[in-house]
Amino acid sequence: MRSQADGRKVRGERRRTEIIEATLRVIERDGVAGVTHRTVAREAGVPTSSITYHYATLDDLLIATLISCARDMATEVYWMIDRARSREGLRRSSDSTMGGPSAADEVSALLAEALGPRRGRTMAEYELYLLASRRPALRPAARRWLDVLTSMVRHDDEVAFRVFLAGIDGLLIQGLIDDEPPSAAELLPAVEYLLKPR
Amino acid sequence: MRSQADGRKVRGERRRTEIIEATLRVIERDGVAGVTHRTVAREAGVPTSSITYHYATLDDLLIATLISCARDMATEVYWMIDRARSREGLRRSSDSTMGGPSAADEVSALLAEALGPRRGRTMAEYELYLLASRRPALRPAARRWLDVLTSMVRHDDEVAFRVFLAGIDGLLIQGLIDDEPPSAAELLPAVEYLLKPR
DNA sequence: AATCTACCTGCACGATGGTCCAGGTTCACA
DNA sequence: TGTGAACCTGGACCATCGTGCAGGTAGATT
Repeated sequence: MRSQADGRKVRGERRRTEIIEATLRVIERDGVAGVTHRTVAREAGVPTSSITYHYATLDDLLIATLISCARDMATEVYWMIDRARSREGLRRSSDSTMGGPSAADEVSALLAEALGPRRGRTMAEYELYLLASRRPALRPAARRWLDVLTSMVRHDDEVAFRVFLAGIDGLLIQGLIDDEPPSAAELLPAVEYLLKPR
Repeated sequence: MRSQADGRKVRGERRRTEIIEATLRVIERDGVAGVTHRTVAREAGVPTSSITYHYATLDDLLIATLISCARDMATEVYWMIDRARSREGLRRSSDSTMGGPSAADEVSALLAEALGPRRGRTMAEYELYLLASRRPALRPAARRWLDVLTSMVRHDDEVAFRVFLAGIDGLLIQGLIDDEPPSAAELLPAVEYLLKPR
């Protein structure tokens, strides 16, 4: 009855997600330019025509990848903000200098990680993001993670939060063209300045 | 004698710059993915093999385009900063509210222009910029305009200026995925917040 | 005039790309 | 067990790509 149909569907979905994950790996390694039916198929270990079967066109595949990627990004940044906030709250309540990492420390560490070990992933995300600016079909997916983030801040903070996110974006993009990824310590001053209240 | 040889060389250089300009137009229209020997040749109105003759490989062509583009960007942002500064100086010296656009107005207008009429150009710049993060050969060219800009600020401003540039980058990139390019008025609050001194 | 050299181009080759489709397999259901 | 629909795949078609090269041209040199 249901279990069979679900098993069928689950298996179909599983292959789809495998393809998506393979696509993301290809983008991380070779960029969006390296995404072809054949490279993705080889990466996923599935026949070439399986890609065209599940995703009619390459654009569909990229859209699906971007959506999946956006979800990951949103949840990730969500937790980053959450942690930064609780630290900030702690810091304010206990007034002055105390042990433990500050919000700026936390954010700097995450940026350093995004530019170091997770560099490929960061590049992939911005490539997809930029691709969205060229193809309207991708824009809703690209906007989603921004919307998710902005929807969870108080309204009187909206501008400050938007500038904060813009600053993060800028620091990441500028960090991507460094030969050596910047350390958290090098990023700290900029992040501190960015977080400093007006 | 010299004049003849120079005339020859000038003509050669002229064709080269024509190819570069055509490449930039192609990137503005179709993105880096649309750059092929043939598309660029058609855009420039030259035979296909002329591209391979002047630029051994496509990478060389992209590098040359990025260098040319970086020079334009640097000079452009230079004047933006220059104007913003003089406005700021004027504003500080005459203390409070007065007629004329503020620095934030000026910057917002430029951002709105970059996201509106010059949208294609802005996309092209960021695509090249992101491409540089993947190909080390392009990085020096991509870093140049950042270096030019950071070299012309006083040292005690360095962090603030870097954050300012990062914020600009972020606002531009986020603005690129809007269906309707944001107006200067919409951008103004964020720019004002970004410019607000700590 | 003869020659040389740098400059340029048409053309074709091999590789790779997206896309399509006829046919095979699996599985719920009658 | 038969049947139909959903699922999947090997293989081929045609377009386009990067690249190399034989050959052509125009100005410089002798």
